[in-house]
Amino acid sequence: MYAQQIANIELPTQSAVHLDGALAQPVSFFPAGTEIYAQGEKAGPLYQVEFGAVRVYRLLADGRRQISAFHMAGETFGFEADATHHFFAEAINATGIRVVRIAAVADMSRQLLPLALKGLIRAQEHLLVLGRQNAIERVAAFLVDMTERQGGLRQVELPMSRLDIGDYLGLTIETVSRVFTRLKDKGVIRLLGLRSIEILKQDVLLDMGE
Amino acid sequence: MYAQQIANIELPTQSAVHLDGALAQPVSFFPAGTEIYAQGEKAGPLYQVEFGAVRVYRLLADGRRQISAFHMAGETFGFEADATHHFFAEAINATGIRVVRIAAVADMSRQLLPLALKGLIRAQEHLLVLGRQNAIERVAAFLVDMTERQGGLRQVELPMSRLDIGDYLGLTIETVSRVFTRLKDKGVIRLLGLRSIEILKQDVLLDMGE
DNA sequence: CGTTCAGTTGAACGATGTCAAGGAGGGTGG
DNA sequence: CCACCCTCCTTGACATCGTTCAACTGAACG
Repeated sequence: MYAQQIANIELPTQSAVHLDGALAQPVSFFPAGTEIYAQGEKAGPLYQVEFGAVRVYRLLADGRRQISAFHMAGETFGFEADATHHFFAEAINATGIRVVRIAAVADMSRQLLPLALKGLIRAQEHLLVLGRQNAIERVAAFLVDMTERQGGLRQVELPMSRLDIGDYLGLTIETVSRVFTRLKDKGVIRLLGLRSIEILKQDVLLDMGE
Repeated sequence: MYAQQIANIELPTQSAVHLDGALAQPVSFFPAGTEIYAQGEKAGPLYQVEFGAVRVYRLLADGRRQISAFHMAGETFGFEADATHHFFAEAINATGIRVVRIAAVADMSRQLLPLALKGLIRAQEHLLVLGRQNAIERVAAFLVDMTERQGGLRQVELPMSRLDIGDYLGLTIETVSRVFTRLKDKGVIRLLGLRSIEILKQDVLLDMGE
């Protein structure tokens, strides 16, 4: 429904492996919308985003989708508590992924723990957004997060669609769109393109998102 | 506002320390409503629940509260990505906590990683509940979770108030109450006491909580 | 036996979802 | 290079669910 199954191509690469002790791996290329792993599949390796963006999500039986996290260049994902994936992961757009096959995760736990903890904190903070913030606060928090992850520039590039944003923030696509319009009308942001946003009033955005 | 600052009493104890390599610690007693740690405090030790129950939460400036997790006997909490607590932790009712002071967290990462990953999965699954489920589904998911954590018995003891449940599920206390009534009227549950529930139709509850 | 606090219930409101139509941008083929 | 198409996005009207505000109930405790 959301994923396309397309064989991915391995690219030669020269960039360094970040995890010591792991098997060095080339970068795999995933076209937009392709599946990286699926719920129920056997887990094991970790995944490092070289370029592009990834969405990690779960589905309810009736098709409702919750994106639990977006992963951008430099980030590592794919952690599981047992040997099975509990989520789906897909490339949002053309994405390069380094698959890190780890001989024994336990042996590398020293390096892995900080990454897992970062993911934990992120997820718990997102719980506050989903549980207690209204639509405009959610979008503001999202935009603040995206700007921070892009180095705090005034201009933000959103790699994902409105649908993805909605499924991440627990909103419908229509509500996301209306909030964008409201922020635009208030002069808080300016839409340079559909997926390119300029922050005009960072302070306002900051204390909207809490 | 939510926490009372009451000095806690150390209890002698004979039960085993679960984490090898950590300093053995006695069990501290926290009366109902007392703070275990606060947001902004220096983090470091981990906490193991011996008996009782704990809520971990964040607050918004205007007092809105999101409980990110409940911790029951046997569970470990207090993980942080950096040296600072990003959340508050309080005893829900009379609770025994073993404070595990770890010389170097990195040295114990082999044991810690599985615990952190379990917390991560739990948080991510809760995101689905908060982002995409309606009131009755949220309460159903909560009840299923509580029964599973109490060994799958038909009778569930809820250590927390309706307010806590609401703040965990992103609902108001009134909505939680109304959903309980609806489940009771449907014959899915029976209220033995305010905080004691009998599950009459586990199957119905299960596929409500999806 | 009264007081208090947690929980329940009701009525009205409001935010967000749903359904439907219209618009804009990007890609493709003529 | 233009026209068309398809997808994504926006906007509007209305429905719905959950919140808010308020009153009431009941259990626990002195």
